[in-house]
Amino acid sequence: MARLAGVSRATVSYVLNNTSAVRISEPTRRRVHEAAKELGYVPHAAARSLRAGHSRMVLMPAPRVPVGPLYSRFFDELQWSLSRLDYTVVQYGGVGLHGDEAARAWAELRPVAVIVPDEGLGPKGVAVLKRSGARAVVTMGPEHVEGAHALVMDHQEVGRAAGAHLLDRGRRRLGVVVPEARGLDVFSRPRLAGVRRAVRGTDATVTELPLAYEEEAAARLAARWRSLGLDAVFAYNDEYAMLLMRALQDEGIDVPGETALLGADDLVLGRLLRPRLSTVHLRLPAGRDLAELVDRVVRDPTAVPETHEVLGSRVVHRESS
Amino acid sequence: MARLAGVSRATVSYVLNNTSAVRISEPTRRRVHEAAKELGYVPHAAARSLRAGHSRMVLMPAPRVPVGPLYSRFFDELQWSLSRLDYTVVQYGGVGLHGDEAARAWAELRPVAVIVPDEGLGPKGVAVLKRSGARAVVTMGPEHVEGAHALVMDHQEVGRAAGAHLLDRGRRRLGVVVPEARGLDVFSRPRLAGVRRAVRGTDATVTELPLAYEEEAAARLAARWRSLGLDAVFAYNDEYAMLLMRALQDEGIDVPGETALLGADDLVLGRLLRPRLSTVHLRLPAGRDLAELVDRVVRDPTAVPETHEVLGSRVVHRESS
DNA sequence: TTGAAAGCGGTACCAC
DNA sequence: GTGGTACCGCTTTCAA
Repeated sequence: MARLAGVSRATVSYVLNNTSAVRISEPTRRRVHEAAKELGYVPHAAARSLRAGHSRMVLMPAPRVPVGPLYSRFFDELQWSLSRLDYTVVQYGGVGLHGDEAARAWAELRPVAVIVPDEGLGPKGVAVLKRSGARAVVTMGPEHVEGAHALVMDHQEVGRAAGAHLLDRGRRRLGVVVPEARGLDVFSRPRLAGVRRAVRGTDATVTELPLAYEEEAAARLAARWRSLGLDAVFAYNDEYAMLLMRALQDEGIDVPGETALLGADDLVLGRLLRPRLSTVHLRLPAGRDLAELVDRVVRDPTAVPETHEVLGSRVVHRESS
Repeated sequence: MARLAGVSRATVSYVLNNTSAVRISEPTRRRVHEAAKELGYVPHAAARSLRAGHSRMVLMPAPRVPVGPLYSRFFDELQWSLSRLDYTVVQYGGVGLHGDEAARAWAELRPVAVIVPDEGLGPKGVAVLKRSGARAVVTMGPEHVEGAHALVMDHQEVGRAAGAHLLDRGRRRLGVVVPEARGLDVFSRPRLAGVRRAVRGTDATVTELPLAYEEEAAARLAARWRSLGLDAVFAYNDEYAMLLMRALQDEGIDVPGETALLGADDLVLGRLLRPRLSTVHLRLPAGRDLAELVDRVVRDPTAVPETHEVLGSRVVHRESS
């Protein structure tokens, strides 16, 4: 590259980075740019960050959980906001790595910040990342992790809101759907626990209903529905709610007359069902705000880790409950 | 690190990589491992790949399109398979970058392979990537790109299958829903074109129906439905089909009696609708196969680029058509 | 205005 | 067995 333009490597660097501390003559700039174009020259990011001692890479382990449209939108916004702040967002496919082993793998890339969407990063993992140069570590999970900034997303609150709503509606024998799909228990367990908490101190009961996301599984559940003696069910989310509503209706069970039904996520499809689906609307944090938090912490890593409760839950009452 | 263990950098490298060409004494190995643990030492991936001249990184620009469960499963499998082959999968959030500019940004990372899910990579982009050291470039899009291996996913075929099915069912005045959500036209345009192709040479007509994914938009469309004089509609996918089915039914329009309705993607929700939704089932390639293609090409980059048609379309006839 | 050279953190060859 | 050292590609003083 330098040879082709007939200049030194240094000059190339100056020209391509528009280094303001150094003035390069127009003819030279042109020669460099032409040579770069001709060779299809692209700088080597690794070499650059090696020399610089830092990068602008924000690393985000890809969530191991199938994510819905809600999360996708949040993530898109986050990514876009970080790009605007001149960070490079990279999702790392750490399939098969767990705990501190995963943290080490991430640390090898020397990201300036790490955003961990799942649970599974411990205090030791945080320490490894920080020692390796990560200036910001942000977790998005059920609880705070020592040393990291945390966006606490307490899905128990979702269950609590659901339970409270059903009690309000006069229901006392509550079922709670727990998806059998592995990976979803990160969410389903806390939601179930939340319903349990909501009924504490009342005469209401909570029945756990394992359910696979398949028509037949739902039909089997519906077939034994009356024997369960439930008058309400929180169906984990809108999709499971739709699955169950169909099965119940096929079985001749009136919703909400005989059984109230409540979903979560407030998807469009809930409004298309008949009866219209009551649901727990979740409010995720704005991707923009997270991006700004990351940026702030990167600039001042000494800031004491903040913990924010970010999962807003609000029941949207329609016709199914 | 070397200092703490009281050995040279070289020795550290030998120990941590279990270099077989060199034998290190047990006591030394222990000292190195202890020092590493104590410091939380993690090797610097950039330095390593800089020295090695290559990496095992497979780069995948994050798709700009909201992806459904179908694609998510495919991608998970791909990622898992590549991990097993000892590649590191990284999704690059290239929001805001286009065409060759994006290709340059990817090339900076010096990935050993690049898998491009969207359209938008041109022959020049491919060349840039290859010159920068990418041994495999695979595109997944509507058409083959010069110089790259291609998994051609021709969504026209989806539309063609849909159109043919509706014609088979005796329909002649076909509507085709075209989502207004920007980004989706990558898929919706070819699907529409496919329907057009299917009716070519017949007396059937095709009417384009722009539609936003909102209840009100669907209601407005349904309100003027009879004036459109359509006897069938291909609703882009199952979710739009559900949206439209509800609106039509609310308007008192019988499905399939008055209007046949066809979705795509074969989601679970289609089976839950009444009437059960006919749909175009898409068969994506196995993530495993793509992983093996990538690996094969990485090992022998001289292989002449292969082009595979990978999008299988099959109409699943249920009750709505 | 430009070039020479050091050094980022590893790896691998060659001496000792 | 272990250490010295050159080198990967780039940035950044410092001199010329």
